[in-house]
Amino acid sequence: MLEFAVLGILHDSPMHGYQLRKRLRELLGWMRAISFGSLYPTLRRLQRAGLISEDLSADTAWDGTRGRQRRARKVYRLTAAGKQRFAELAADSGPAACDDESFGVHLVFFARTPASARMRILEGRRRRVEERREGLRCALARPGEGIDHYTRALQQQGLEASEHEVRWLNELIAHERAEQGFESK
Amino acid sequence: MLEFAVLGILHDSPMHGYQLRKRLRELLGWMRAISFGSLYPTLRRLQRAGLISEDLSADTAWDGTRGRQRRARKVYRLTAAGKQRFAELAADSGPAACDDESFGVHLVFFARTPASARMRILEGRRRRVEERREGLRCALARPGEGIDHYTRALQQQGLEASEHEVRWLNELIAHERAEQGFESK
DNA sequence: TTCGTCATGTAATGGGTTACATGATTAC
DNA sequence: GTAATCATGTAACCCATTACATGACGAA
Repeated sequence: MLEFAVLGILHDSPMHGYQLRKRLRELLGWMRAISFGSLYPTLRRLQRAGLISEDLSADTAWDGTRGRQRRARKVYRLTAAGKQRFAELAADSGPAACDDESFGVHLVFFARTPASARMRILEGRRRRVEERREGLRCALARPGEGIDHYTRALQQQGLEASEHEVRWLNELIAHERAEQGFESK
Repeated sequence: MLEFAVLGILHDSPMHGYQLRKRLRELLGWMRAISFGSLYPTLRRLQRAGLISEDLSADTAWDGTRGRQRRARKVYRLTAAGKQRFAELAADSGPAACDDESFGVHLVFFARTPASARMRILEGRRRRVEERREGLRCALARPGEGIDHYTRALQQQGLEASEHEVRWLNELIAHERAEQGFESK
């Protein structure tokens, strides 16, 4: 998850750790802010795996106006292997990709995801949410013993949220199809 | 989290592990199904901590009709210390209690949570969701570079979900207040 | 001079997962 | 007889967190 997000962000442009984290919260910060304690080890791991390269920033090491030295920053950039790995992860439309969090990350990088994979992911996510929706409909239909009104309220809210998300996904899917149709003309 | 959920369920009635897991998914399964690999170690831990007691089921060890022996099941029940611990956890309205998952678990056990704590938790959750909502409104207001239409769609969906949840929380809070007013008459 | 933010990292811990191992009971 | 479900557990692992440690730079 973090690996995928990091590769996705570096796909756009090289960046150093601190900057990366800011971009991370800008893009998916409202889902979760990630901590340095997991970011830096991840960067090191990716570097060791040859997916990103690390070099001390040359361009910003010196402040041109005053010739003062800034703290050296490590700038990470995607390698060819990293691009390939990103492509693999982005195209993965398995069950794991349909989790709340994971789906969000995938969607953020849709611009760099092939159209066919986008479709599979959207449909996989829709199926997932539909299942949750059906489960909740079922639970609400038969009252079941030991389910108090608070729990029912929570289930009701979950049901409405699911219904809303399915509608949203339907729109996205329709939009995708329209674009694909347009492109293949 | 698991600890809290287990204590909450055993608060109602003693149960063995397998049964506990079913109840767990019945109550909050649509958020996440927990695995035995984490349930059993948790039960052991709680037992060692003196929060639950474990005894081999006497009532079901023998099938009365045929005198056949079932596999011995360990039935867990809440101890006095366990009840106290549950009360502590249930009354905790700190930031951790306002997370998506944690809030759901708290709500499910609201029937065994004092009214004042219920109020604090609901308001804490509302504030949390309002913050997310404001963050998203802000993000959507200023387009920001490098935010494509997929990301924006996700943010828009997040915003609508937040707005919906705030309305839902407002209803719950109003309902709580009405009940409290009624009771104190 | 002190506070906030930039910047990078380590260590200990937590809270879960999957996969594996075992075996009885029930329904077809 | 064979598959599903009941029932309990262990071991290896994963991915993240918090707390800690360090230090430079800019602004008040």
